[in-house]
Amino acid sequence: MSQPRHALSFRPGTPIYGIGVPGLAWRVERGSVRLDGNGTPGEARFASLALPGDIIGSEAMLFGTYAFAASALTECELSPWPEGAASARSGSLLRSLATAQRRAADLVALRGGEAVRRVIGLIRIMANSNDDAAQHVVLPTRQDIADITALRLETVSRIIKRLERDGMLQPVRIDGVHATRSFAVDFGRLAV
Amino acid sequence: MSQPRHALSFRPGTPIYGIGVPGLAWRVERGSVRLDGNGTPGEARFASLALPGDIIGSEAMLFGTYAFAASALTECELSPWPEGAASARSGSLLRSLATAQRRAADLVALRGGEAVRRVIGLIRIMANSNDDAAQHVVLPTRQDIADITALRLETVSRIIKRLERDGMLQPVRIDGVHATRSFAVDFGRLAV
DNA sequence: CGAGCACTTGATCTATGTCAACGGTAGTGG
DNA sequence: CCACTACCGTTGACATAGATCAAGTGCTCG
Repeated sequence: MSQPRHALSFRPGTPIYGIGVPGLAWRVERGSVRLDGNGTPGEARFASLALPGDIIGSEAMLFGTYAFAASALTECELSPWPEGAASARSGSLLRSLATAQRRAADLVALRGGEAVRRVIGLIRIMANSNDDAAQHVVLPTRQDIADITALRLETVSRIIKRLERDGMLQPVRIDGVHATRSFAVDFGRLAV
Repeated sequence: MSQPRHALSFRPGTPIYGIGVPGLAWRVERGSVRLDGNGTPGEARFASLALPGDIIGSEAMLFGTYAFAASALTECELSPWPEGAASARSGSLLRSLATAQRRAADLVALRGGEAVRRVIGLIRIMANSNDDAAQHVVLPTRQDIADITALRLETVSRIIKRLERDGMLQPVRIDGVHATRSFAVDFGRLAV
């Protein structure tokens, strides 16, 4: 209906846009977004991860429609991009290109090597994307982590439980109940 | 055909540029290029793959120096980018951004799922990058394929030998000797 | 209250990693 | 020309990280 001149919020798991539909490009302001290409029968196949500062859906500026589907991994907030006509200039695009390439390289690293390293790598990336000096992460579901790291959800579950026991992750308590996706992180406790 | 002005050629395995050094951005005209970030002690860690049409080193336009090292996977040819001042405008950059994202999604797919599928996926990508109607590929070394697909070179070797036996790959003969990296490809022979 | 998620945990299987040996080819220097 | 070395690729035997199958818990939502 009304053009979203301001930021939009999405709850974890919510679809943001689908493949092939027309729309705008967005800038991720808070939270994390998952992009999916179409797999075998139309099944969603993980394609990329977007964190605060990343631009998503820019292909729609070129082709008119989205080439990937987007959904919220964690609670997140998006604002239309570019903000003003002026910022569509080379500088801004060049910067987006550079961060996209860096993000892609990080993603590649998350899908090779020992399983524990991959999960820790993802936690590190998501924690860093947070400005907080006090390290704190909100992770996606175990299944989403599994899709990102090319592992199985059972494996991810076991690994995260182990990191909790080792003290690297401390589940946030809400009314005495352990959250399953919110953690205080202590990267010092790595070399166990 | 005349060569594009000032295009450079590189032999397989040759370094193109290193991390942290100043330089230009390039467009891959022919062949394939591997990009590496710095791993643990300065070891090269595979970060990305560039094929004809891709732009590499654009981050140097922004920061002055390369963020990744580049080396030739196969015989390849690069030309400085952008060619003219005019083409540095939004259209060209937007296009680069879109292809970079698509390439990144492909790469992610190459690092998950069954080993055979990954290798076939890479072969398909490299064969498509070739304009030839007659399907023909020149692959990188087994080790490079292993780095790209996050497998081990022994595994890659076994898989490729199997694809040869299944008839999907037919090694090119030169003076009666089988080449180890040049193949005629028959994707029809997949469902074996 | 029941259904459906999201997560955990155990037992077992297997695709792929690891280790090791060997052959071919290209390059290099005498 | 012939060693000699350095890669690159192949192949076998064996080990294991992670997948797979299965069962059960507790939350949330309607």
